[in-house]
Amino acid sequence: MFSPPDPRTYNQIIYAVVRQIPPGRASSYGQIASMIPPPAGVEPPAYRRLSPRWVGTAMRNCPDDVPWFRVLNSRGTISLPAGSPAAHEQRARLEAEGVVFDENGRVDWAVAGWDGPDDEWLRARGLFPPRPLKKPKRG
DNA sequence: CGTTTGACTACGC
DNA sequence: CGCGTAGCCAAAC
Repeated sequence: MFSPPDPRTYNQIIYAVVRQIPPGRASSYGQIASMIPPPAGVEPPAYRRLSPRWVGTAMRNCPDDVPWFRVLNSRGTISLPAGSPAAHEQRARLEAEGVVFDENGRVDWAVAGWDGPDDEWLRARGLFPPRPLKKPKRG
């Protein structure tokens, strides 16, 4: 009847979306999740999207060609453990693309945020337009 | 196979 | 802004 949820398939969708983030831009776990419908077989409220946690889990060990470092948390900061080599790498790779972090280690979504893929790209894959990134106060 | 863990978020105070 | 709480759900243990 229902197909069981297939995490592998869903990870591929997540990776496909993340691969669309252009250099010099960044997205958030929640924004990525907001484009992806729930797995088939799950009885969801129509409004619910993929859990942002799933996106984070998918980033943990992703293929080399996925620009995982362009995904930040909803506040625009790095979610990897502060001071860890991985967190340092993420910041370095973003800065190498011209992304600027403020004194609080936060990127300005208005500058480096991403609007999501083209509508046609989304429509072709049955995905939703992304929820806008939360705008931090005073910049 | 039950329990705990996390690269999450929204919301309340 | 900072801290706590409640949902979240695949993975790891």
